[in-house]
Amino acid sequence: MQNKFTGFSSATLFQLLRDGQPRTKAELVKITGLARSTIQLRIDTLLELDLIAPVNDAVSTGGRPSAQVALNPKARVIAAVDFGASQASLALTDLTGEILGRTSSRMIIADGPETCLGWMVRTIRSELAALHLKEADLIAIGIGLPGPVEHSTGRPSNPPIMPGWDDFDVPGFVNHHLKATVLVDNDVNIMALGEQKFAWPDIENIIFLKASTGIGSGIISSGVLQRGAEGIAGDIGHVQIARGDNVPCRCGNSGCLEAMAAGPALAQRLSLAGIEFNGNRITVLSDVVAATKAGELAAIQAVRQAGRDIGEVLTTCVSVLNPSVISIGGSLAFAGEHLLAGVREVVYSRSMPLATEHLTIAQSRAGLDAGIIGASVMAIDYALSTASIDAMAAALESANT
Amino acid sequence: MQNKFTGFSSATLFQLLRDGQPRTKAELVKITGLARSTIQLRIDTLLELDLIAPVNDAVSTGGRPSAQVALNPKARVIAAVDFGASQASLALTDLTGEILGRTSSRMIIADGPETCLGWMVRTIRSELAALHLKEADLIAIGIGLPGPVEHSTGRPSNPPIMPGWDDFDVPGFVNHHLKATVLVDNDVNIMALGEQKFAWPDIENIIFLKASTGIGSGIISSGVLQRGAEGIAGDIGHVQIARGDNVPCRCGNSGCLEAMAAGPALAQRLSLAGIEFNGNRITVLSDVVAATKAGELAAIQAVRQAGRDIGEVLTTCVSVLNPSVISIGGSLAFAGEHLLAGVREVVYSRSMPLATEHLTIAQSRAGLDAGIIGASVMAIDYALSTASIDAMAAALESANT
DNA sequence: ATGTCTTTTGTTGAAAATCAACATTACGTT
DNA sequence: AACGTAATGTTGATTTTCAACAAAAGACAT
Repeated sequence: MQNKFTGFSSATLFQLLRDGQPRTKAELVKITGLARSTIQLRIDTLLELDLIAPVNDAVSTGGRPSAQVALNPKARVIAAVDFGASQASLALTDLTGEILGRTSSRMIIADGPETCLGWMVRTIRSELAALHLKEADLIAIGIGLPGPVEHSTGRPSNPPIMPGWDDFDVPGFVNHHLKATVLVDNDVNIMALGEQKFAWPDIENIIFLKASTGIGSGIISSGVLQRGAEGIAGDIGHVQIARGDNVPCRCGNSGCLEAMAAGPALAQRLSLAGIEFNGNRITVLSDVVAATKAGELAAIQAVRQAGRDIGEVLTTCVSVLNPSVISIGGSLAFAGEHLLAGVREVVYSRSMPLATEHLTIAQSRAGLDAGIIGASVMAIDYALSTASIDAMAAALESANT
Repeated sequence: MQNKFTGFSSATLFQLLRDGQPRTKAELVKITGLARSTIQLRIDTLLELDLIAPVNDAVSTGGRPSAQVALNPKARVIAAVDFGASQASLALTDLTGEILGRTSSRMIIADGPETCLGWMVRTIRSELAALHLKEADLIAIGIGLPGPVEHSTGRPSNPPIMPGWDDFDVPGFVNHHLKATVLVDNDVNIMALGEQKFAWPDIENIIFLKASTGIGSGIISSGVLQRGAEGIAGDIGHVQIARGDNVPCRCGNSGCLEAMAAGPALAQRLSLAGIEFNGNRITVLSDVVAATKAGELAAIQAVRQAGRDIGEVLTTCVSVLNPSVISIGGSLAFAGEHLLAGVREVVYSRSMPLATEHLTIAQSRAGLDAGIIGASVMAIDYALSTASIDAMAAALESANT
């Protein structure tokens, strides 16, 4: 039986290899302080679990070249799913987050959990089959949903746009069909995770803002995704802004950021002003984006003003959280650099110099894949955690007896 | 030599006893899963370090009553120091944070670090002597300073009101005289720690706001004090508020919260309006507080409005961080409940219901001691950390050889 | 007071985990 | 092909941890 209690189980050693970098045994000995023979034992376990694999030998430093081991990204498969209001994306990834296969589908979240999750289960199965993978290889499923989620239980809590989902036991339902661990979170939180992992791996304090039909943010502070007491941290769409005054919002209040700067508000304002694009009136967000990209002045001005409005709220966030990066995604962010320009204009002029000196404000680099990548990150994070790997090692142990 | 690598060192066991609760060996066996003999070995080490002590036996459950051990609060001494702009408080505490002795002194922070820290060292020495304690018993010193501090190095960074302190190596200077570990942080951060520990021990998401000469906040999210990228998280005094418009602030911007709602602003406004109290004009914060407590209407209105202004910023914080508690301290908070009333009025009416449903907004319960308590908490937290105790155990080990 | 029951405690040998030393192998260099 | 260097495989020693047993200490009933 392998050491039950020493903090230094195979799982602990594995954490050193999670970055994917190949390491020689000598290196591991130096890092851990354990004897080489002990390291060998741990490595044997991890090799048997297929979690690590030998890679080509390192170059000789004068004598016999040392063998190297590294994370085996193909050891298990992860499913990453990003549900939007009317669209869903699904990908299978390896343990580095590399996408092995993907699908998107029109999917109305309001059709309810059985419908949406049923599609998800079927699609995961067919994607696995297409890649000639077994269901047993699937170790975890990360799911992003467009509403507040109690992450610890995987249940949505009072989601405004997801009728039928309130308090639905998502992991319970999914595990009825697939036995992988299920992790659920709000879609913006997941995008924040994805953006951080993909574009800013060494940054510990980052605000990710999504501006499209709604406006929301995901906050990573001290390297940890912040969910708050009720799991609704980062929900800045209904912060009131100065310019808002009497504009009513669907939340019942007035002057909310979302009522001023989100897609529908922009479309309505341009439409009321009689602005047209290609001879059609501007009615939905995609029209605004198209018009802006095409250089339509009124649309550009509207998007830039939305940037300023968002910047007003972000300025407070900068003072409160002191991040080093603000990353902005969502379709509005990709209608040229106009939204970003508005945000920068306000944040840099209104914040304290100490807070902005090292602050980067940038377009999301993960782009539309942020959600999928983040769902994958969240799932991988669990799958490769000490707890999960300890469990695998224990199972292997008892199987060997 | 005691196990070098097992996560389960004496230090790990000790973490279970940190709450001060007495535990029987049988309980520790059950919690840890280790054998009783192993537990005994760990306990022996901790007893030798004097960190735990036997307490009176538990009541019998039918057989021989079991002996119990518990944290020995008197094993070491902690120094906790809270520097304000013109005043400093110092306390010696035991390992539960109980205050053993305390002093306050008029102390101008602008006199520079040598002067202030020199006083601190002398005072710690005399307080130790008064309690008949040895300098070797002092294990850690927690210091709060009225400005931004890079916590990891203990150096102030660009503090506006602490000339001569910028980038000064506080731990280095102190260690020249006392060899205890020195931990430094911003005073509001420390008050947040103190308030959390003292009044809300089980709450993981809390915002502490201090309103007096300046306005600042300390943020504890996911149970961790958030310092941000540059150590200036929570610095909300210079967030602009809607009502601010053209009121200039000492920071160079205009409309800052501090320029509208902090002590000097209130005093000046009342003074300009010709308000008097006891025949004297209102010139400083303490006059405002006194007038408010005495029921002077104009002062009450001003304080309540300050509460609304602060509430405006806190509303955004609530959406961003989703805390379960907002605790408000600083002398303005104790001029009756008027400041609090203003804050509540705005936060509860403007925030989303989901965020305020379980939100408590309360006066600081640690009161003026929050800083001292927090400095003590920070120092204890280090002193009783696994790393620190492992080091003590290792030292004991080599001494025994 | 005495004896029995229950539970904790002290002790000791066994088992497991880890280390340290030695011989062996593989590669680069001359 | 011989030599030096560094990694690897193997084995016995050492340390750490466990598990079992006997002894001790109180509670309770007689």
